[in-house]
Parts: sequence; C-alpha cells; structure tokens
Amino acid sequence: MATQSSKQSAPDTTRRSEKSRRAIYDAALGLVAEVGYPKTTIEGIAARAGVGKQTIYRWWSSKAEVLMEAFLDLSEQAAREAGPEETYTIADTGDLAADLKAVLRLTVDQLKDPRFEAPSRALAAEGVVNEQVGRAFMAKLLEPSLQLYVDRVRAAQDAGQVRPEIDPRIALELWVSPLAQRWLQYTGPITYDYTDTLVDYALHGIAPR
Amino acid sequence: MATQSSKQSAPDTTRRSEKSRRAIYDAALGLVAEVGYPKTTIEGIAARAGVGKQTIYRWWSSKAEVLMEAFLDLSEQAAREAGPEETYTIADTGDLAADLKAVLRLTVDQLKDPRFEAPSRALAAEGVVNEQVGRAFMAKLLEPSLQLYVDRVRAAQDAGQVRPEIDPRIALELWVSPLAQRWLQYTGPITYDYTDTLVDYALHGIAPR
Amino acid sequence: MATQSSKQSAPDTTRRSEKSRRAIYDAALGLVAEVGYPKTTIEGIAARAGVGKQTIYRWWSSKAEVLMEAFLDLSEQAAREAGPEETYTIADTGDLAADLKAVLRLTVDQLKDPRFEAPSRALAAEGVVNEQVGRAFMAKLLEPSLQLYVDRVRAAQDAGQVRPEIDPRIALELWVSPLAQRWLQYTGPITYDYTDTLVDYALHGIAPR
Amino acid sequence: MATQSSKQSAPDTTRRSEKSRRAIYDAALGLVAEVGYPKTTIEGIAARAGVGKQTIYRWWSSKAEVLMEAFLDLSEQAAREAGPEETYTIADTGDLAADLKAVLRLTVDQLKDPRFEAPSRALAAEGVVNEQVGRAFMAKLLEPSLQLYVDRVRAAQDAGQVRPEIDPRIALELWVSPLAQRWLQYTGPITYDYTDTLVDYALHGIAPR
DNA sequence: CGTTAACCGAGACGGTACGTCTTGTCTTCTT
DNA sequence: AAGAAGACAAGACGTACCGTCTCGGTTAACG
Repeated sequence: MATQSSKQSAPDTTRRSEKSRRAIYDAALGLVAEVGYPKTTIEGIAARAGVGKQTIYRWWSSKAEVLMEAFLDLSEQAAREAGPEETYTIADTGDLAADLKAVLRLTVDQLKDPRFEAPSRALAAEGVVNEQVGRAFMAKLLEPSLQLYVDRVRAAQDAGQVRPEIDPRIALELWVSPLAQRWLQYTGPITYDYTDTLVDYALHGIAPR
Repeated sequence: MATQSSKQSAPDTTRRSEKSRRAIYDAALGLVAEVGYPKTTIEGIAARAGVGKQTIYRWWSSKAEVLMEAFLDLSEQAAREAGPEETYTIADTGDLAADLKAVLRLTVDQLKDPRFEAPSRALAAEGVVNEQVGRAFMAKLLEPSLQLYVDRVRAAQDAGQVRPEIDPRIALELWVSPLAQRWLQYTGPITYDYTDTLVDYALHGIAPR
Repeated sequence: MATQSSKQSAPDTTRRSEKSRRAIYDAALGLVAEVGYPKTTIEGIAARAGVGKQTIYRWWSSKAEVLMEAFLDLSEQAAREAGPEETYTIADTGDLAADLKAVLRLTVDQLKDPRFEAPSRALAAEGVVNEQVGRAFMAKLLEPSLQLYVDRVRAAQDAGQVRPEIDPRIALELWVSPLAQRWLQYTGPITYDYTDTLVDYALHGIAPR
Repeated sequence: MATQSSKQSAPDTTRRSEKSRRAIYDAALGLVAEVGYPKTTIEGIAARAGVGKQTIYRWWSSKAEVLMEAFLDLSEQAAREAGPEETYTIADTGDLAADLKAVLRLTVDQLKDPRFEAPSRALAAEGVVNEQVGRAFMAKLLEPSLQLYVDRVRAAQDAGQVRPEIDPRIALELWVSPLAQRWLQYTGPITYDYTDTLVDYALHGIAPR
C-alpha cells in the first residue's frame, strides 16, 4: 500500500525534465538581463521557458533560488569553457603582488561582462536583505573564489613574502572587499589602476615603511 | 523654471502636512523593522500611518525613496541626540591607529543597532540593483561618513604618519569595505578584534616590513 | 478617528462604478451564451468587461452570484421594454383555461429565446447543486412569476371556476413543473400543443368526469 | 465496429481491473457525498481510489460520466437488495390513486436518502447545463422509472379509471414533475401530504366536477 | 472674513503577479 | 498491456499591491 502522504511528497528527481530545467535557466538569465531582477517574475520565466508555473514551483521555492542555480550553472559552464586549471588556482610566479594584480584585472573584466553583471547584482542584492539567500550566495559563489586567495597568500607566507602572523582570510578582504563595494554600491570607479593600487596598499600598508 | 506639468503640477510644499510626513516615516521604519523590506508595501505604510495612498505618491516616487528619507531623518535625529561635534569629525589624538579603531568600534555597534539595521540593509540592497537609489544612498548616507576618514587620513599625512603619496579615498576602503562586505554579505563575523586587525593590516600591510 | 477595521470593511456602494457593473453584466451574459457556463470564468468576465478581477470579487462572491444579478438585470430590462402592466399580472378574460394557455405559450417562447436560455439554464443548474443559489433563484426569479398564477387561480376560485378547497400554490405546479422539467432535463419536446394539453389535464384531471 | 483510433486504440476491456473500477465508483460516490460535486475532482477520485489518473481517463471521458456509472451501479445494487419484482413494476390493486400515492411516498423517502441525494442532484445539475449528460441521465435513470407509470396508467385506462384519450406520458408529469421540481429547485417542501394532494389534483383536476 | 484652491483620508478602479489547484496528456516503471 | 505514479504545459483560482483616479472634508492663503 502506498504512502497516503497528506500533501507535498518530495518530487521525484529521476523523472525531472532536463529540457525544462535548461529552458528555465535560460529564461531566468535572459529576463534578468533584459528587464532587471525586480521585473523578472516567475510567471514571466515560465512563459518564456514554455513551461508551466508549477514546474518552477515544484523544484524551486523562490525567484532567487531559481536565479542562483541558473547562475551557478552559467558559471560552471563558463569555467568549463575556460581552461580546466585556470579556475581552480591562482598562478604562483613567486611575485605575490603581480599575481594578485593579474587576477584582480580578470575580476574587473568579469564584473563588467554583461552576461554576469545583471544576475550577480540581483543575487547580491537579494542576499543583502534575505539572509538565507545571502549565506547561500556566500557559500556557493563567493567562498570558492576566496579560498583561492587564501591558498595563494599561504604560499606567499611559506615563501616569506607575507608575515606569518597574518590571517589570510582577513588579508584578502583588503583587496576583495574594496572592489566588491565599489561594484555593489557605486562608491567609485573600477579600473585596473585602482585594483593595482589596492594590492600595493594591502601589501605595504599606508604608514611610512 | 516653469511648471513641469506632465499631468499634475508640482505639489505645493508650503501646505504640506508635517504630521503626515512624520507618520509616514514612522510607519515605513516600523514596517521595515517588523516585516522586512520586501513585505513592506506602500499600502501598508499608508494604512499604518493613517494616511491616504495619494499622500505618499504625491511626495515620493517609490518605496525606496520614502525609506531613504525616513532613514535620513532618523540619522539626523540620532546625530542631534548624540553630541554636536561627535558626528562631524573623527577625533585626532595623534595616534591614527587608535583613532580609527575607536571609530570602527562605534560603527560595529551601530551596525548591530536594530533601529538602523533593517532600513540600512534594505536601502543598500535596493541600491545594488537600482543604480539611482545606489548613487543616492552613496551620496547622502555613505559619502559624508567617508569624508571624515579622508580628513583624518589627510591630517595623518600632514603629521607624517601616512605616506604622502597615499590616496586617502582609497586608503579608507582598506578598513571600511571589508567591514561593509561582512555586514552586507554575511562573509564573516563582525567583532572589535576584527576591525582592530583591519586597521593594523591597513596601516602596515601584510608584507614583511 | 476612523474605524481601524482589521480587514474587509464593506465596500462603499455610493462610489461604485456603474459603468463597470454594466460591463460585467454584459460580459457575463455574453460569455455564458457563447462558451457556456462551465467555461465562463471570472477571469474571462473581467477581461471581456475590461475590468480588474478585484472589481468583481469586491461586489460578488461567486460566478453564480454575478450571473444571477446580470440575469435579473436583463429580466428587468426586458420587462421594462415590454408593457408595464403585461408583466405584473395574468390577463383575466373569465376563461381560465384560455388565459393559462396564453401565458404558457409566451413562456414557451421565452424558454426558447437564446438570450434567456443559456443564463437561466446555468443558474438553474447551479441552484440544483448549491442550495444557496437555488433558493435565491427561486426567490428572485421563480417566485414572482409563480405568484401571478396564484393570483389568477384565486380569481378563478372567486368566479367558481376552480374548487374552493384547491391550494393554488400546488395547482400551478400541475402545468408549471412539467414544462420546467421538460426544459431542464430534456424529458420531452416543448410545444404549444403540449402546454395546452397540460392545462386541460390540470383543470379536469385524467379520471373520467 | 472498428478501432476508433484518434490517438490511442480503444482499451482492451477484457484486461480491465475490476478492483480499480469498484474503487473508483466508491471514491466518486464518497467524495460527492462528502465534499459535493463541484469540489470532487478527478485527481481526488484517483487519489482516494489509489488509482492512477490515467486509469480514469482511459475508461471515462469526464467526471460526470464516472459519476453516472457509479450511480447506476449503486442503483442496480440497491435494486438487487430490494425485492426483485418490486422495482420493475408498480403494484396494481385496482385503486389507481392509492397505488400512485404509495409509489410516490417511496419516492419521497428515496429522495431524502443521503446515499442517493448527493450524486443524483449532481447528475441532474450537470444534465441541465450539459445536454449530452442530460439526455443520458434521462435515458438511463429517469426513463425506466417513468415507464412504470406509463404502464400503470395504461392499465387504469383499460380498467376505465382513466379517460382513454389521455396520453399517459404526459399524465405522469402531473405528479412526477412537481415533485421533481420541488426537489431540484427548492420550490417547496416535500411531504407525503403533498404527493397525496398531487395525485388527487391530477386525477380529478382543479375545476369543479 | 469669506472664497477658494490645495492637501488630505479614503478607497474604487484597471492591472499584474502571486502561489495553489486541477485538467488532460505523457512517460516510466511494475505487475 | 493495464495499472500506479507522477511530471508536465496550461490556465483559473482568489488575494495582495501597484499606481491612478475620484470623492467629500478640512485647512490655509488670498481677495
């Protein structure tokens, strides 16, 4: 005899329509890019994806969640397109400053890539006001990138280029956070010069040496 | 300049009801604190303020704008309650590190003040996704505070405690932005220790001296 | 100070939009006639009337209620178009049989009038399954017509053409109900001959005299 | 007759699951009785019967059709439980009035039997608005009962208790239809007195003898 | 000091989207 | 091949807000 579950039994993942999922990702990213996050609606996504609303509600619980997965998928796809080693480490040429500047320049480019701009802004914004989304955004999108900096700084510490008592997790915020804030809050222009300067300040401080 | 009559002529500011404005501010702040920004609606604000919806639409063009003014009003009020000189300058004891740490500790406290938390998060979030709001948020709320740091850093440069070629506008981001990001994006805990560390790293860098 | 009513205060009838109400009546009757009652939806009525759904839900609580009022309105309109005395009485020529046959022939015509057919069928059907609607249908639509028969039969009793112990309320069912059932349940054809026969049977019975 | 393949070929009746059919009948009747016809859904029937939706759609084309068969089945069952001869004829004691009154009293009882009430109302209602269902309802459920009255009236005609020119098919409507209408449309109370009166009026008319 | 033009509270209006429910079809796996 | 299960596209449900509009009433500046 079957389970007479009153209501929501979890949907059966094995029977999920891959086609629909892809269409929903595409529709969500497209709409966010074209009309912006607030005007992107679940109904709109469903219509554009040629999908019933229920198919969205069955698998996600909110617009933010859909967009999060869509964006993660997009990121993975982009990572796959780029080289395989590229994404999982920061180059170590022995020159910490140079290496950091190089990565930050790539980040600047990415922040201006229109494919990424709209959805990541939207997710960041949602995360500010919705802690659950914020923590998910942190864990799934930010954390992996930050860890690369931690690794690189640790290597620099081993090489004697960074003081051993420095906490890498905090150190990286000296260049990551300023960039993030300028991007998120329009607190200043974002240029290669700017990120280069950040690295210099972070490495040597602002006090006389 | 003439009447920019697209439909309605501009409302007459002199006849504006002070009582209604106050009630709307209170209602907006109260609702954002109690139910969160997304669930705060113009209808809700109007109802709670005992005000017609049109009275809101007459003077503001969006929920964000209402909240922005309400929050500015709240900030001014709070500033008035605190000392008069307190707010318009950062103490200069001659010890830059100590002065910065002191201010940042106050900031930490303020970030955790529930009266400020909800509305400023909401505005920040809205600003991320809505550039107009973002720039207004920057200009009206952030910029004045940041300017205090610029002034203090300049004084330190004059006193020879900061290298002269350092750009104060960027320098301040070394401690402000990390704190801001942790607060906005839940990327880490916010403590006095943390802000103290930020100041130390910012002043002396992470490289061996 | 105003009534801080938690929710549904009754809507203000004086500010009701006459235009919307008329448009809703027309749309409801039109749709029921064109696509049938089950496929007539509140959304469809609203769309066709160029009206927000809430405007329907504000004033009516169900599709059936809308249609009931629309149909009542239609009936009143039709009555106004016909003569004024016509509708409020059954002619008394002194010949009960002839008078009844005449009215029933009119009824037969009306039952076949496509303007009336669809909505009255729909309401009757809804009334069968929904007692509240059924009683309202009876009270507002059927009862007034039936009363005319009661009056005519009473007059016939006074004239000695109907036995005094006869209950007019039951007597009228001898011709009204058969016609109603044939119409409602497709239990037989509806013709002038048929209604004439009903009147004859009803007046003199089926037993030998 | 050929395979009416529009999409699927006709299902193979020989392999049909008797258990499922019974479960579906029970579920349909149960739900109609408990929550009413409009709230009875195909999904609900399938769930309650522990049956896939397709199993219903395979064998029936609508909710009404399911209920019709379920109700027919119920009626046959009830008939089998009662005596065998009881149901297929109306007693002929020689006294037409008494015989009709007796049967009508039984009908009154049956109309109030909760097992029959809900589904037969539902089917009647559906039939009012859906001619196909209406005609099926008439043919399968009403007609057989009405035929019994035709037979009994014919016998009475042979016995000289009913005028020979009377059409039995119309005559029976003099008592059946009023009762039906009171039941369907809540146009009046249903009592033994009432049905007795109907028979009297029908036999002797309302005019002075 | 009365007229009058505006703001005001209130809330009806045409809309859009919400999240849920059901329809009828389709697909997968089981019996 | 029928059946149990349930995902799917479609679309209506009734609710909540949007931003606009109209309606008295009240209130402050002007004539």
